[in-house]
Amino acid sequence: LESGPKRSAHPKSRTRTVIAKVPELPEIEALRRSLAPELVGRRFESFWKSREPLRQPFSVSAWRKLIQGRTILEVRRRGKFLVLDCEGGGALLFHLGMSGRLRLLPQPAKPERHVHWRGWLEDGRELRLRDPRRFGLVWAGKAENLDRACPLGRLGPEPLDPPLNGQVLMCRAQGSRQQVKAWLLNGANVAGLGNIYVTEALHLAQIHPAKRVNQLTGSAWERLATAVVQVLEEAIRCGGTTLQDFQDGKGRPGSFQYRLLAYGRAGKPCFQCGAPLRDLRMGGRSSVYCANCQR
DNA sequence: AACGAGTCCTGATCGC
DNA sequence: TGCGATCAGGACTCGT
Repeated sequence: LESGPKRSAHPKSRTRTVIAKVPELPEIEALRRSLAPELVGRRFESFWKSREPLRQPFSVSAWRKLIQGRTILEVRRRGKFLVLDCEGGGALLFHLGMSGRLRLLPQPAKPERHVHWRGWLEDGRELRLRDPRRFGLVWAGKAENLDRACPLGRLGPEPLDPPLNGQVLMCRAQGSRQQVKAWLLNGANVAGLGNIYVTEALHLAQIHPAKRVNQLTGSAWERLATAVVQVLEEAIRCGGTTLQDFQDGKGRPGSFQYRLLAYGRAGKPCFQCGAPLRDLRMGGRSSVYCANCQR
């Protein structure tokens, strides 16, 4: 396994470390685990929002009616969404987009740039959403309306609960001729997969990212399902390191970036066969793969 | 109707 | 050293 800074192909260019910055399913799961014991049983007392819009408007009346003063019963995750279910049927939903960070801060908390939403618990602690790119969202409403009001309703099955199997994937891909990379990135097919994990899973499963889903065999689907589960579970274990940060407030990174086999390694040797990994541009996204191992 | 392209956004990094 | 161009990508909308 590789660790530490990575040197790019050009000898004179500066070294740089590849760090997975985008919050993905494992990071949201780690976040959920760290927040649940702190939030369950508590109530929000007040909130603040910035004037700059996020991906979806935040309803102040829904907040007052359904969230404010209501006991938080559960903190759950659906794909990359985090849901706080409140007593009385209200739900507070977060999505971190690409650059979102959600942290529970002690009082008083220091000001920062790009903070778009803050909610204060009765004890004064602050749940803070910081999101420079504003691809994220915070939404308040009835839990029963989540599916209609939010993209959550269009999500495919959770990859880990229960663990994906090849049969399920193959059935869901019926009638599609999409490239497997694009198909996996669509949350309507499988919830919560981003570019990093799709790249990794395809590499582990030894499947070419441009392969059409209607051309995948049953055993390829099985390998793919197993690989998705494996890479997510390993990342959750690594994300457990990040979990500590939310509690002690020190910004240590997770460790999964050191376990990447393909993502961010274009031009470097495949760990399996030694051939240089290639970078294929698909729909503006990079897809690193091994031309030798992934067919 | 499925699929691919374009869109939003800012910070980090790149090349000149 | 400074500055503009490019890249990153989740999930939407839109056109074909």
